[in-house]
Amino acid sequence: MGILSGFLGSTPDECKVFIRPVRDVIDIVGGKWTLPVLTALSFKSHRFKELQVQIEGVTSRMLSKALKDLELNGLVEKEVSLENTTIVKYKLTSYGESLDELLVLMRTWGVNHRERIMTI
Amino acid sequence: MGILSGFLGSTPDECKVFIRPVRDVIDIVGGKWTLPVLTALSFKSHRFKELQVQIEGVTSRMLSKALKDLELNGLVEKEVSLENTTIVKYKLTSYGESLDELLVLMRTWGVNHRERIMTI
DNA sequence: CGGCATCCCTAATGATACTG
DNA sequence: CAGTATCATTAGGGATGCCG
Repeated sequence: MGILSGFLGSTPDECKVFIRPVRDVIDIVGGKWTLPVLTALSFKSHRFKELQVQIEGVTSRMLSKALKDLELNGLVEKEVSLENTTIVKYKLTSYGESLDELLVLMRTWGVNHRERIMTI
Repeated sequence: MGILSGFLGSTPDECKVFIRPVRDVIDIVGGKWTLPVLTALSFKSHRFKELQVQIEGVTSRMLSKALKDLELNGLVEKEVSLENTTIVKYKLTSYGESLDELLVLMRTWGVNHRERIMTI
């Protein structure tokens, strides 16, 4: 048994199977603009332009890509106004909210790690 | 308050502060070979060559880099034999084991996500 | 054996301009 | 406003060879 007892199975071969879904998560939330978008949307729904203003440094190209990826993964949904189709709103889905627990744990570990690294 | 209630603070400005440690985690475990190395070492300590054999496709350059990064972050430690300095062993530190809970949660979310994506 | 140095390639990101 | 298209740049990673 591996030392990462929860993570590891009983054989090295199984490791690959365990790694894959973890990679998936990294691929989903690891993009440069993914977390800024998610946190902005968790605060409240936003229009494209609003997001671009709020997320410092993002270009329309990258914002568009990030939103599209998040939408494909079901974490964010797009809502086009029926009266005025130039008004588009992005919102976090309830599924997107399910990332919360994970992000909190990542953050906790990260905060602790920063302290640790600084003091060494 | 944001919808990611645990993750978000009360203002958008605070988001950046919350994001940074999460990014740290992604930067640490998000490298292409990081997880393979960690899981291999969680199984048991390994010599450089052993790791290279066990981790399919990794070059000595990339393995070296991954190990160095993990060592810098205190997750892995290197042990050079006193009698024979050509014998080097890498092992997971107890701090490295602290990643377990996080990796398990990531994996759980990732497994669920795969199922979800496939069935849609 | 345990790496490092060098060169090369691709994917990711950025800058800028443009459009329905 | 909400993007797309095109071009330029950069970072991550791979191939190969060499060294103590």
